[in-house]
Amino acid sequence: MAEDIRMAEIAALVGDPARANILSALMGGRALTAKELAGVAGVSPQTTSGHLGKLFGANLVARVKQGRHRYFRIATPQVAEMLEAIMAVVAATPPRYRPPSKADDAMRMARTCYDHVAGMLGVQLADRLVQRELIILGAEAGEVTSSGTKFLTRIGVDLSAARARRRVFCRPCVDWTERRPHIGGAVGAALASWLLELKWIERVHASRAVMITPAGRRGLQEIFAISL
Amino acid sequence: MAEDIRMAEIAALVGDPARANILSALMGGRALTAKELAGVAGVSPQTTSGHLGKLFGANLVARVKQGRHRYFRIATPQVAEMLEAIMAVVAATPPRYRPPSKADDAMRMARTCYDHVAGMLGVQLADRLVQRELIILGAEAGEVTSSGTKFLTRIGVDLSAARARRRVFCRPCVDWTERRPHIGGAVGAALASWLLELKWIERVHASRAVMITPAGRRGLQEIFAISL
DNA sequence: CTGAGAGTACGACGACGGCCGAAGTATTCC
DNA sequence: GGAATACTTCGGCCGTCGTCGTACTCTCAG
Repeated sequence: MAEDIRMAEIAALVGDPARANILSALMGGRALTAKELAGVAGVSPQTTSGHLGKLFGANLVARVKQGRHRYFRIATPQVAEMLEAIMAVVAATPPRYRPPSKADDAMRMARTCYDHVAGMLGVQLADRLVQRELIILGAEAGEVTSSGTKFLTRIGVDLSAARARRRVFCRPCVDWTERRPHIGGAVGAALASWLLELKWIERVHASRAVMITPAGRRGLQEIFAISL
Repeated sequence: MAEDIRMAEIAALVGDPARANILSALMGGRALTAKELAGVAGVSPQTTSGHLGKLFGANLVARVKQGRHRYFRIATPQVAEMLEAIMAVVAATPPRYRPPSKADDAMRMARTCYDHVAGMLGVQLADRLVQRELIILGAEAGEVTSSGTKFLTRIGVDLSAARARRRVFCRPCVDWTERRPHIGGAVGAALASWLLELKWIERVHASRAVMITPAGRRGLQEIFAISL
């Protein structure tokens, strides 16, 4: 009973367009300043400050002071998963109508989803790994196979964070543009940081979108036969 | 961009206390009438009708007409997972203060979480299955072992819905009272319907709580060495 | 056919909350 | 030290939305 009210409080925080924009931008995975967030939210810095205060008060975002800047980020993986789950519901309902835009195209191509890669890139990556039986991906869970562990370790993906009880599980995350699963959780995070380290993908300003570098195109084509 | 607004719309629907109560009650897994829902929401039937209309319009709940009653239920598993994810965030933040009540105690003991069992019962069940290595449960995914498949099949749990690609994966779901994982997804659903079929648990009026029957206590003690 | 109960549509009231302008604090650059 | 930038706080305005009373439709029981 009492918990229901708290559920409403949390949901109401996400339920404001300005705050939803802020949280969505923070789902890029990086910490952003209050001013940058004001830009993406489309409201004044004062209003943004108020919103961020509320989100911080509810432990939805974390705050780190650095000089005269204040960086905000998603507080916990649970919060990220909650936002993913909401987006999954949004994706399941008919898409109504969407005028295509340049920024949206970039997002559709490749973007970060908190700590892993989504968009066409994320979905294709998952497809290839499943095709080669390096990963088994079910509707509600997944697992890296033993040959998958070998393969990923060989190309330099660090699975140590995902390793628990010998098996490496991973979480499927439904993509809201492609409507198909991609690889989330610890394995997804390992893959994403691997791609970033190799500079095969690069983050784009204050957006969730990531750009695939020329080296990335070559490398992805070579290793995974992915062409975007 | 445009998707963020839709995220806000969905979240805002959950963000009203009355609607949150309604959705929480429907998370019991059964379909309930508008009047019953008015009761749990604590608002008049007119107001409830308005809320249900909005929830139905956004495809969060489904509606089935039966005589002069109209039964409502959670529309899709995705919606259930979204609500679970929100509850998980709620559970992660400090519990503030909670005066214990009789109804809450029953909920804490055992309740349904859409299609699977949560509460102390759910958590203990998961613990025992993990202990005996019938199920491996990671932080973000799980799997029924081969001996687990044999065992569950033998005692009569129907895993056919969960079977895909030879492996039976399952989804951990964090319990908001116990703050520990229990078994969700298709495997959790199979376990719950097994318990209901045996009449080891029984649903309670218009609540998420379930009662453990005397036969249930005996059976759970015998098979899983669970005593509640 | 009539009455009762379930559910819905409409309208008015009232409150909560988002919004910005103005002003106040903190930090860095020159 | 002074100016500029980043961020926050305060106060008032205004729109949105939840709320219920009234009135309507629909289904079933007798």
